[in-house]
Amino acid sequence: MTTTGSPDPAERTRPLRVDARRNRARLLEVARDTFATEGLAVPIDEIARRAGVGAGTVYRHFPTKESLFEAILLSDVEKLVAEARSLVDSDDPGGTFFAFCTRMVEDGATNRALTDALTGVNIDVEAAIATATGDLHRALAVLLVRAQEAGVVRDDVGAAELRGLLVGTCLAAERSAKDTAVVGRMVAVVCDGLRRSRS
Amino acid sequence: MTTTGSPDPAERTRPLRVDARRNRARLLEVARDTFATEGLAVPIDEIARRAGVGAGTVYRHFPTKESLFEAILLSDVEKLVAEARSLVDSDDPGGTFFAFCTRMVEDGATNRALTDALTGVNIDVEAAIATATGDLHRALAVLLVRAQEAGVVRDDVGAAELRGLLVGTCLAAERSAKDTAVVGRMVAVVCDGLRRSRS
Amino acid sequence: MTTTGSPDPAERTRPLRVDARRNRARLLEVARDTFATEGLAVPIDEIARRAGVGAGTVYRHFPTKESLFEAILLSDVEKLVAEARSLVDSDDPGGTFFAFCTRMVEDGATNRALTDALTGVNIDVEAAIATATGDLHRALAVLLVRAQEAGVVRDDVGAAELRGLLVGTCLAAERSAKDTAVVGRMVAVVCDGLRRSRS
Amino acid sequence: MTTTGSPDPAERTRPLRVDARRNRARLLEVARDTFATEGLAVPIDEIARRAGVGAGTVYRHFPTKESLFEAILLSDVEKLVAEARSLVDSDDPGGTFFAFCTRMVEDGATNRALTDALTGVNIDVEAAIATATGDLHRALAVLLVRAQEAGVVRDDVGAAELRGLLVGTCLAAERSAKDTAVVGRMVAVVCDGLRRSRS
DNA sequence: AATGAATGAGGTTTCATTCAT
DNA sequence: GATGAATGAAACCTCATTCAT
Repeated sequence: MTTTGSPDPAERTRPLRVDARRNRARLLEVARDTFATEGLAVPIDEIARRAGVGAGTVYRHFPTKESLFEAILLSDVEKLVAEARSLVDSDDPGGTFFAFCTRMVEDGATNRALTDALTGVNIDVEAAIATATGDLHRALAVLLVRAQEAGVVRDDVGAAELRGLLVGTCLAAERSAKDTAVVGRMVAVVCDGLRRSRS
Repeated sequence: MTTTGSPDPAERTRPLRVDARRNRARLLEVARDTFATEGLAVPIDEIARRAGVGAGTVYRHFPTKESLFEAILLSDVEKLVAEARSLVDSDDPGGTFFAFCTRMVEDGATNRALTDALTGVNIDVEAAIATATGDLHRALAVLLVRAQEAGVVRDDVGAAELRGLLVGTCLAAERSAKDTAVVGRMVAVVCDGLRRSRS
Repeated sequence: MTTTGSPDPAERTRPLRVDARRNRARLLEVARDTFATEGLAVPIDEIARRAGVGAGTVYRHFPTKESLFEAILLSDVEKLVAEARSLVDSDDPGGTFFAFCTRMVEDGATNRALTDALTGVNIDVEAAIATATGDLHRALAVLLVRAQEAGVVRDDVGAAELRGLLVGTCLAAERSAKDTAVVGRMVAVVCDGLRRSRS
Repeated sequence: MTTTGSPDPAERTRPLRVDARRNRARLLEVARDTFATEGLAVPIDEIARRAGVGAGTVYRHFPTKESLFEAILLSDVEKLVAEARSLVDSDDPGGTFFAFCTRMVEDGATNRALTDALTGVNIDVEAAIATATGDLHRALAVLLVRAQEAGVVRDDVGAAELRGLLVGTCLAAERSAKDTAVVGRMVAVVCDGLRRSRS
């Protein structure tokens, strides 16, 4: 017999089958788009329909609507964290910092779910997300401190303020996502506000 | 202006009876609190219960859950608009402008319903918010232009950018919870970003 | 205002409206029949349909399928208890005892739910049912003891055995309910077995 | 008899492969335990998991959940029938008869699935049980007639009554739980009731 | 032959809205 | 006008069964 007979669902030893992995990825992608477009109120059946699978398949991969949403957040945040970490050793901390902020808002402007991740509200945060969010916060803090040490960013803001400003701008950007020029000017205002006073 | 938030689109000839008016006011108040605390997902029955009336009474005053939410937004915005208009003739357009921005964010910071609304939970907000935003937009525009004419605010932002920044900061503040010091510094950053460059 | 505004659903002060009471009674009746005929697997929608009401109405009266089942048990057991108690002062304890046993099995033969009540299994018993079941057990015990004191029933059986035998016979009777002659002979066997040995 | 419990109605030309046969036996065993413990509502997936096989394997052996349950009943009854047949030539038909009755109740006392089955939970039992009962009925009839011919059992009961009493007592025993002393006295009452009157 | 992912009908339950009282 | 019971569409989720791997 080839089966290990492992009774505990907690230990997912074997990787998913190829087709299952494909479905899972597709579901994540479709759900991200759908949530971003239609908001969280969209029924699971609709997501299943758009992904071309049965509703049961969604529930096989994500036992709860909430858990699906969490998975999206997780994957988004992990991407951001990776990006932030790769910028830590930049030669131009100030430029890097503002570029990252701009980038984040632009990403967030088309992705409603992302903004939620940055605050960790909206739904009870699971351990996995909590960890990821913590990572993001730390990564942001590092970028911020570097930029402050380089004398480019004012010293009276901390990671909390930065996070709030980015989240807020993302949220606002989402609302007026169609007009990228407006979003651009909003980001410019925030970045200027963050700059060290030229006194 | 023809929109008055009255439930019946037909001409309301007689004014509401005294008790009916009291009920309407109480409902608005209770609904605002409840939405702000519990989010938009709270059932109408719960609001009726808290207001001490039957569900039917809610529907007599507001033909739709959405219209109830609309009325709340409307009344909130009307208050803001009134405030903004009263500041139009200020002697200190710059100070007035920044004070108003700060005030708006602080007010908006404790309203869970707005978050839900902008996240698309349970109600189609576009429609609900449409009437309300027009007024606010115009009122903000007046304050902004005055401050720009006074040379205090940079000229490359318009009412759209301003509204986005303020709404965004409200949302972020609301989420990042109770730390008013953090919120204060966030507002400060935005205000500084809005200031005309001293170059 | 006429409303008391009582916020706690636990205190149901005012009696149900007339139509609501009618619906509740009808629902209980229909559900009892349906459960007895089709078993517990029948969907709530089917019960609603048979009662001529919407599914929501069922849930207004009984917030759970389980609670509906419980209500049925409760009403059945209460009827039995009343009957048993009314027989306590009989002049002929032996005859009364056997008559009651026969009656119970005959009732139970057409009512699947009843038999469950006698054991208190099948679903987690709520306090209300527990009380009622306790009452029934005590009432049975009284009848049994009287019949034993009258020298008609053997002394080596207690209320527990009696209950078991009645439940078992009910269950068996349900299965072959169509042939009342068979049921009659089954009851006769049990009653004879319960009789004091004519040694 | 044509019914053998083989899953495939088509002629099974080759015997099952060794591992397949092992799987089938293991499945029956696991399913019996699981149904007995958890009731008929347990999902097939759970049984597959406990047996250490995939769900598909269950369906290869038993084309329906119902047919799996049928097979279990069948195998249980076959054991009983075999036992009954082996007792046919006993020198002590009376003692043998009562011993068999006692044995049957004790065996049946720990089987939750039977309760569910007779309560109509999740499976249409009439069909499942139909094939099984015929055999048991005939086997019981033989034992009964022998005991009646030996003058030990009353003549006014037939196989139908006997089966009803035994099944009923099983069910009651199963529900009234673990107290074997109570069960013993219940059986004693039934047996005494079955005895020929010493009038 | 075995696996386990996919299916999708169907179950329970909620709640915005209507309507009899 | 107010009440709260009734409605029924639709949400979430389960699981018997099928089928690609």
